[in-house]
Amino acid sequence: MAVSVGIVEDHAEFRKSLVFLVSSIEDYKVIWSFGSVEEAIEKGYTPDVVLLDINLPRMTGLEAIALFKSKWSDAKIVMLTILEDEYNILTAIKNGADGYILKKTNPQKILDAIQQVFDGGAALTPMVAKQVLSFFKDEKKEQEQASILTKREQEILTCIVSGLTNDKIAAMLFISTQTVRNHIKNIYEKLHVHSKAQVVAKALKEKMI
Amino acid sequence: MAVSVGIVEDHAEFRKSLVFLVSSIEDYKVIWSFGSVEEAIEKGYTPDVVLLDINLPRMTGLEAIALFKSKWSDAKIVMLTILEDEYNILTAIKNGADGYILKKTNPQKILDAIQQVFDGGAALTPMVAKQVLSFFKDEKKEQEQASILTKREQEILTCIVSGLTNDKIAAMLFISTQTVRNHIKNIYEKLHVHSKAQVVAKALKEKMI
DNA sequence: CTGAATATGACCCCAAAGGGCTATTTTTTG
DNA sequence: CAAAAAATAGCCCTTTGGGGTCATATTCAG
Repeated sequence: MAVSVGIVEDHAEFRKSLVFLVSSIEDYKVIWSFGSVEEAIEKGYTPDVVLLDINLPRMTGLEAIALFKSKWSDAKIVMLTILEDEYNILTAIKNGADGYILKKTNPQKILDAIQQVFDGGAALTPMVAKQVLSFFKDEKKEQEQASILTKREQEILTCIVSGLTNDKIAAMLFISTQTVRNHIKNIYEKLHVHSKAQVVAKALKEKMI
Repeated sequence: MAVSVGIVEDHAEFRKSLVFLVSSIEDYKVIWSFGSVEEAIEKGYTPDVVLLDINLPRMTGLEAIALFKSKWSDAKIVMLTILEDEYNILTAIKNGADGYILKKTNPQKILDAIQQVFDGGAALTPMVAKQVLSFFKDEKKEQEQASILTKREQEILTCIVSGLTNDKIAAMLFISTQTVRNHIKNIYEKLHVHSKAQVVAKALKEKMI
């Protein structure tokens, strides 16, 4: 059974090339190709894989990802674009894209990407993968520098996130409840928050603990 | 000028195969290969790319990444391992690996990876890329747990996580503070918690919002 | 060595949160 | 339609938390 492919690309020339490229392989079958998201949603039927441009008239490819995913929940989405900036890459990934390939990539790699996402993997061209990974590394750096809190404050922060009351924290650390409260006040000031709920949200979202 | 490659792999058989594979290409040159991190650090000299196993005697490949990077700051590190769990993948990336390839990958892909990282990109096999991307998407675990809560309760949960007081929540939802308190009590009962700090921790850890 | 940062502890005040009730209206669902 | 679930709102009382100010011992870095 051939892999069915849908294509959304507004440049007619390039769209034709894509259709030709993908159709040239026996295992793949282009079941539709359109110049806009709206047409694809309206007229396209369930594909295994969608090749999706980002710069499109009216609705962008980024917005279309969720739409396609909700309409065809099993379809894999491969972004195929010239855009290789952090915003577009990360947004596509967060929205659920399974692959992100640059148009300048060698055509064989586009076919590889189709196969890879169809097999349940993800497909990223090396330069895109690089960006994704460096985003990770930056996250780690921020984590490390986030130690504005003193050792004691971090201990108490951990207790707060565990849901302990001040009395329990005091008992656990063998200090008075007053001292716990003072540390908490200092933590609040440093993190610019005003309640335990806020401090827990901040600590977990910014992976401070 | 050929790309110089260093290899750290403790299985002698597989190490030999790797040396043979990489050396078979004119553009690549294996300048050293060792069975442990310690040997590589001591005897190896600056390579362009290091192929690095994770399961190694004494020091693991994960720990070695930082070491190699500090010794040879321009060297690219490609993990080559059978481990494809989240911990190993993410740790390798956070520690600065430029590639993560599974041993079961087709040999040509290993050579591709060397070229890709040498060219300044990153190399991930599709299944690894998949894991990295799903980490990004913050793929909420089971939705069932969240659906214990009613729509209203989820709205209020979101407000709590945002750090709002009951009064603010009431004002925002155009209901009385008492009603907010009642909803919160119900949320606490359903989630088996007893404070806002606990509910925030639970909601964020279990990705309920 | 000395001053700054940290850790400890206390006081007051009152706002906020939490637990236990009951009760009505609306919405959902079998 | 009738029962169940959800949303609304009120009451009581107690505990906890948040903000301000002050004070002392210890630790750490210039």
